[in-house]
Amino acid sequence: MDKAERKEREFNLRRAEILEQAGKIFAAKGFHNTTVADIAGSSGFAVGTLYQFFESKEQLYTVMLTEKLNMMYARIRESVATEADAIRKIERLVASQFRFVEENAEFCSIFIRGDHLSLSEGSAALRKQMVSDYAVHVSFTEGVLREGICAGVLKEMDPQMMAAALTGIINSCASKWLAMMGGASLMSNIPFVIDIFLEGVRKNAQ
Amino acid sequence: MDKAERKEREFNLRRAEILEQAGKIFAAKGFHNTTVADIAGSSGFAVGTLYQFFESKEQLYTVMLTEKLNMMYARIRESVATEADAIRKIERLVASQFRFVEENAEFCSIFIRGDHLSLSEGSAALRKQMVSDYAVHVSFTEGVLREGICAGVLKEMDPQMMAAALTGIINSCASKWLAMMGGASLMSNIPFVIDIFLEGVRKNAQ
Amino acid sequence: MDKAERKEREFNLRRAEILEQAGKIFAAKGFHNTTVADIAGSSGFAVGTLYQFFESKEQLYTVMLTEKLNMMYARIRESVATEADAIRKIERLVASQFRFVEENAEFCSIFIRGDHLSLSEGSAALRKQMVSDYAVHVSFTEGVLREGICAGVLKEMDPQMMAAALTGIINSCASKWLAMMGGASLMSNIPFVIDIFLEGVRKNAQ
Amino acid sequence: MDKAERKEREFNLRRAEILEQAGKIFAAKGFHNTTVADIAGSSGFAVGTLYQFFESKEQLYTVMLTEKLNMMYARIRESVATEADAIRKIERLVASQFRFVEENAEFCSIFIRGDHLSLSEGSAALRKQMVSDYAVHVSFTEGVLREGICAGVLKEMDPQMMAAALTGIINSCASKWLAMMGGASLMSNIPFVIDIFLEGVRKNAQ
DNA sequence: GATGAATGAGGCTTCATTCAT
DNA sequence: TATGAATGAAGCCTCATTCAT
Repeated sequence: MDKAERKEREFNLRRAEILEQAGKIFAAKGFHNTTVADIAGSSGFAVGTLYQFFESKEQLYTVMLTEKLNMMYARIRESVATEADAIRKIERLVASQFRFVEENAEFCSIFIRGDHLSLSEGSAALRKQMVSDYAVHVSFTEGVLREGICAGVLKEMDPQMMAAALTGIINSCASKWLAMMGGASLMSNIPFVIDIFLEGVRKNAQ
Repeated sequence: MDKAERKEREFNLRRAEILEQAGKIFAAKGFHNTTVADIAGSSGFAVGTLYQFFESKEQLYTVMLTEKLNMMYARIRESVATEADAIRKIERLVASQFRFVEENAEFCSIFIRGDHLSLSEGSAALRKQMVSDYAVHVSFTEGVLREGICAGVLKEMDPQMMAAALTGIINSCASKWLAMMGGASLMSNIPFVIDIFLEGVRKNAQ
Repeated sequence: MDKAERKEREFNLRRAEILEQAGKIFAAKGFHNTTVADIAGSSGFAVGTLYQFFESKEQLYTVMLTEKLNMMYARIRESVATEADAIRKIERLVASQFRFVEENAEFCSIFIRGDHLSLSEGSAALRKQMVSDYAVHVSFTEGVLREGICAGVLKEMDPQMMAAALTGIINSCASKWLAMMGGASLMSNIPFVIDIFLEGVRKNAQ
Repeated sequence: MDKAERKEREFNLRRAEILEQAGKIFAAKGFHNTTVADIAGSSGFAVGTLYQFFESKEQLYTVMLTEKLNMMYARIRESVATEADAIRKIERLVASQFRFVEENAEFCSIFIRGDHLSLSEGSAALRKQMVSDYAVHVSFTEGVLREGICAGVLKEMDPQMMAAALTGIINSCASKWLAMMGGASLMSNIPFVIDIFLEGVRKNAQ
């Protein structure tokens, strides 16, 4: 019988709903200013019910963060993978990140607020996982840039440094957009980001 | 008599000592995981005494943040002001920011942990002040870049965007350095930052 | 049809299984540190199912206690009844109690831990039952001793006091054995208990 | 100045008051059915205040138990020490224990209820201390009996067994008295206890 | 002015019990 | 009838803030 299957689907739906609401509230108020009762209330469950899905407030927070981030990482990798040209890969990198930010503005504002990582010592394992996931993503970005160097279209610079610069520009634009939260689409900044990153801002002497 | 004067000097010394210690502890443990007793203990005062210098834990936190940041902003402006050449001004901007990070690594790690701004609604005024101070600093950066444009050495791009990119690169490098906290001096990255920002990473066709 | 009969037998088997497991867990962890889920888990039933056999956790606990104790009381009475001699009756009293302790060590350790009776006010009736059962048992012991007095083999003391002393010696030995849980059989202490109770510890002057 | 001294005296007074009240409530309702708020309320302090005197509810409980018990042990030892005759030492042992029970009836009923030892695993150290204190007391009792044997007034039996019997008789009488809580003084039972313990209950054949 | 003990609201978590399936 | 997910009351403990000394 597929009763178990339905059960599991139900379970995942509820879990997702909790994560969804938790994401919104954590983003709005920060980890410490959000109470478990807040999340229970807005996700339509009783407090005790949350503890059938997550071990603790911290675990709920970290799972929410980790799952969303991994979704973003996956999308970026996927988007970049379907492109062969090195320069276009960089464009895809920027574009997919910007798209994620636009589609998950609420969630992303957590990183502006930045209470990620101010967790207690208790959840060291969870934190390590996040740091490690991030490291993998950075490596991926470096890899893309390294390809560009090998292909002869990028300068022979330290790819770690290039990755840091690219990441910085992307994050800075995203933060700016999130802070203002109005006006033009973030995607419209892509050409600008690519242009600065590739060509710099100095006016070429004639 | 200058008794009042001595009093005030004493007062300011104590206050500074508290801010100093508070900065260290907040940086190490985050805002919410730091107790007022922690700060009292390590600054050598009684808990009650702190409340004669600061209205609340939040105010103490925000004042500490604001004063340090304004010190940084001031240094940057000062350093940039003594230079006439537009390109060199940008260098000074980067250099003075990097120097501040190196000299205040502990404090700056607050921004990686990022609990700045996860304050309660109560201290809206204090928060506004910080946001406003930051806006002034961004304007200043834009101003420097605008000068470069006017002087004809920078491309005629939106200075807001250029400022965002420059800020992003600087912050990203600083974060990377703070996260690793070892190896080469952050200052040694200046040429790289300037190079990427001005010239980009694309290899010039021969 | 005897369907109803089978039903009832089934019902009693399940009930007994639950009581059996509950006894083990309560003995091991105490009343308050044992959860209904613990008992459900180890008896192979769902939590909800337990509530078809017992009204509440407290009732389950008390029923378990009462049934076991009544079994013990019954065995003691039975064993004593088949003996005519007053002194031998006392021996049987001690022996059957010791045998029960040896055969139900886990259960009996509840009384060392002693959470019996730390029940809430809610179950006053259940508690009264236990106290009353115990009173009956004490009366029985007194009766045995009274017989000894009437038969002229025991001193003419208050049988209540004598019963208290005998009970105290028995319990103390049993507790000691349960606490150490190793070495010699508890039964091997019978002659000693009888000897002290009957003859005392003072050395007879020559 | 003796300000610190006064402070400490005050501290100890408050601490004692809390222990006093806690003893009453724990005795009346048991460990698990007593809330920290109960104790705070009846001792006239705020909940938080209790935590300046004791680390946790469990520690408060164990300290209360340990201090009272050690007081009892000390009194018994003291009372016995001032007597030379072996038989009289035993009398003193019984008498001082009975006196303590009479004077601390409320407290002692904890041991009838018996939630001592049903503490969580957390306070293993505290529990060990209690068990160890009890072992010392048992050794002391054995020692007294051993002296009697050496002096030739007690039979040459295993002193451990004799101690168990004596302890059992004492506890049983005390429990009986506590359970009824009325009527004659517990002390009036001393001659009886001594008589049974020394001479037994068998009627001497003429 | 300085102190630090007292306060008590509020947070996280547990678990006996219910009830829809 | 059996199930076990959902419930939410209640408990322990923390800590920013106050105030009597």
